Amino acid sequence: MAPSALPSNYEDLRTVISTRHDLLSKRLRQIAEFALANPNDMALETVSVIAERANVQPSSLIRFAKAFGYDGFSTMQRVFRARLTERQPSYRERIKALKEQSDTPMSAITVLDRFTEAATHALSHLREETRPELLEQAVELLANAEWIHVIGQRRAFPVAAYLNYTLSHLDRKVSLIDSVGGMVTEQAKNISPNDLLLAVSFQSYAPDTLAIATQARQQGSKIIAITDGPLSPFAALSDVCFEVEEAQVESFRSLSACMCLSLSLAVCLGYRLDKNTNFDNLFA
Amino acid sequence: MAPSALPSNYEDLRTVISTRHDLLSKRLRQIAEFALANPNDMALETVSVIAERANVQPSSLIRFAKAFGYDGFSTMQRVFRARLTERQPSYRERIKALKEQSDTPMSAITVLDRFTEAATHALSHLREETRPELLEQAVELLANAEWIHVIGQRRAFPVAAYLNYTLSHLDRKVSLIDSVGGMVTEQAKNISPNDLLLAVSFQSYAPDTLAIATQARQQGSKIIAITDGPLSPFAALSDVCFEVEEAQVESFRSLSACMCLSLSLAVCLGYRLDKNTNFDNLFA
DNA sequence: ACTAATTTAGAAAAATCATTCTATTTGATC
DNA sequence: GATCAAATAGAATGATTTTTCTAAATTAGT
Repeated sequence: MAPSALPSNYEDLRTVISTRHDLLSKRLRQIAEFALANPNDMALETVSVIAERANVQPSSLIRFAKAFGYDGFSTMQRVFRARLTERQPSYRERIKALKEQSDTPMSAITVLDRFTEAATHALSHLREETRPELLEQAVELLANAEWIHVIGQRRAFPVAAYLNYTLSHLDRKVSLIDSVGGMVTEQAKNISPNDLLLAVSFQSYAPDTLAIATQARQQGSKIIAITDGPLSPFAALSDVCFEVEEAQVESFRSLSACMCLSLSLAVCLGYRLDKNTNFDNLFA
Repeated sequence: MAPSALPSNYEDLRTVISTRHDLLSKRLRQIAEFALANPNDMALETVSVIAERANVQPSSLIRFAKAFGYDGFSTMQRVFRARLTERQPSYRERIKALKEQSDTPMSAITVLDRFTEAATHALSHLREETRPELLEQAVELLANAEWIHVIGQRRAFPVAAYLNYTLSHLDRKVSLIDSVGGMVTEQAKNISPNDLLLAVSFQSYAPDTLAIATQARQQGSKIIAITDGPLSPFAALSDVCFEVEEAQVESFRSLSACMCLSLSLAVCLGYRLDKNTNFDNLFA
């Protein structure tokens, strides 16, 4: 009765359920239909809740699971649960794995291997986790700002410089607060309430950047932040906050994902400002 | 103590947790960090499993939930569970949906999708095409140089700035030729025959960078170039030349691969200089 | 350095939940 | 329509899980 190999991922389970659907008894067929139609319920609800929603007895659900070879409902439920998490293949764990194989001596090419791999993960994480609305809100703020001020210090500076570069190719007024000559405070004075501050900052959050953002917030300027997590002080300070989990091997963090996000932002803004723009000559 | 309205969706909960993070007691803060980093675990595992993974007592999790106004852990867990079902369709589904409505020119998220995809290709290209000897030669030159001068202009500047940042964390003498105050020529005069020039340049090769590289070559300084192809004038000028095929969508070129290479170079150099170095405090 | 207040750990209790079991129903076969 | 096998319902059970509670530990204030 039980199938040879019991399905351990959702796709397989789906197939098996569909295939055997016609051969099932009335009540089990009813459950099969419910399961395929409501995989979320199957994953998250308790036996009695699912039973109620599917109009069956709780015990039928156990019979259902056993009919497919599982030793109980909970075992089958794992498959439904895995479906909910497997679409983002646990970025954190893969990075952790990278860290753990660090006892092997590092040849030059190994280092490059590790970093390209880590960066690839960071990129796919960026792609999966960035909410479209966030991007659109950011683009809207960028489009409406009278003047855009970009700041980023230390490790964040290359990102800020890049944003400054790309944005200045669109017809927005942009200035980079680069603190040349120790003029941070003076440069920050130029930020007016109708302006936008584009702040890039990572742990351990440069005090200047934080101070300027705080000041900008107080006087009512808009703020877009590119930072490294929900616990960043910029998460609370900003109107739109991009949390970029950057590639990391041991204690070295890359900037690949940030650069990618920055370029994307600029290009989106380009489209937003003029949908017919021919960009061929920009970013030359 | 309890907040007025208790968050009923994940985004709100996240915000509340971030905001109150600093005010929480040690153990609760620990849980807050775990929760934000592992929302999947929070959604699907039992109290005791989560407690184990987060290295806290089960009862602490209940205290945590109550601290945020919920009447028990299960109530809070619902919020984490809801996140899994309200999730946006996965990346693949998103793209499929977008391709079908091909009249929509470029939505924000499509742009990001394209660029992350392109950057991923660029990274794997970088890994596959970079010859190990090239990296090792570069590291050797970097290790032996008396002084390292980094130059990059316009689009290449962020890469140069990043190299300057990472290299200056190792005990090498580095300076960035940033042409502040139009002092390019003056800054370039500091390059002596025992020094190394690390030049970053892409089409259409900034004249200043090219001029300085030429001059450096003539006086016998070593040159490492990061550039964009065999046809680059830097290919012939340099001792070691990295040809990075950068991610490109339409006419927009990213810098993800360059940033990755730069970091790798710096880390390799770190290992080369001192194989026992503890890097934990570098690149903070 | 001492006291009071808060926080935490861990075991014990309460609640919930999955599963089993048996009486009953359904449906097929002769 | 009688008989048997299979399927089902629903209560009872047993296991797991959440929550409570108290003693110990930590922290802050005087």
